[in-house]
Amino acid sequence: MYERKIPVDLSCPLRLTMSLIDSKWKSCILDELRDTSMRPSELHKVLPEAAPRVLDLQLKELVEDGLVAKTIYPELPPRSEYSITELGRSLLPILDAMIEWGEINQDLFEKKYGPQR
Amino acid sequence: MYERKIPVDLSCPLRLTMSLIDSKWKSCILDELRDTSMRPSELHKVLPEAAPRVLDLQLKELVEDGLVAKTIYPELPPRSEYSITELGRSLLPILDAMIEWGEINQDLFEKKYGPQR
DNA sequence: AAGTATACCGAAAAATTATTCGGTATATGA
DNA sequence: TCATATACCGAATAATTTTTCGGTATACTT
Repeated sequence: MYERKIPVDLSCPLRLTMSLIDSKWKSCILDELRDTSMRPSELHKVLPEAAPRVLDLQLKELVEDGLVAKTIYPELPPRSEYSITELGRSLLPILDAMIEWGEINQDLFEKKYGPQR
Repeated sequence: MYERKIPVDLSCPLRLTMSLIDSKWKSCILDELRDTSMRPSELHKVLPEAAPRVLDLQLKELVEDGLVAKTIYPELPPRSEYSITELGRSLLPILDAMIEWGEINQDLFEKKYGPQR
């Protein structure tokens, strides 16, 4: 049985929030789910750089933490859909702020670390 | 010579922002430097869980990324101070939002993952 | 002279995270 | 029947991050 290795960090509010979203793909998953629920295969299509297994594991933790909800449709072939919860949605303003900051400063970091350097 | 293994993630604005702050201590360091510049030894005092070497490495990357500035005073014993830059300061609203979210939802996650469980 | 404190760094080890690979099960369509 | 597609999982590996340990150098205090 799967067991989370490292629990959510309860030591301070900042670390709590960070620990929920700071893995490589979680913030992207939440961002993709903001408008529509998705099946794992769809999520893989919009995040092709992430291996399906990675999405599996991170979705599982997002569900465990209550940021994402999973709905299983008893069809065949099996279908399941993942959607953002109200709790997850309450994180979106933070992601929005990060997206905005990234857009504003993208040029700066491309000049600094981009391919031409 | 030290070399950063993984560069800042330029693939999208969200990942760019995340990649600058998503290590275990960077967001805490920025938060501590919001009001006052600090010497490494002071930073270790306010973040005692972080080993000094860790602060070294993360400060180095924060400086490299332009979020923190280092000032060396040519005194003896040597003194250096780290302070937040304007660019780093522009991230503070994001950290504030994370802190606020963490405060609001702390109880929820303590009930879920806390020691009594 | 010895101990203390400062800042910093290299290397190795430990811990954690990400990825790959192969496998389960089910039903559809060719 | 065979290939395809779905979702999911275990295990091993790879990659990355964090931590520990020991060492450099300097000058002050005892």
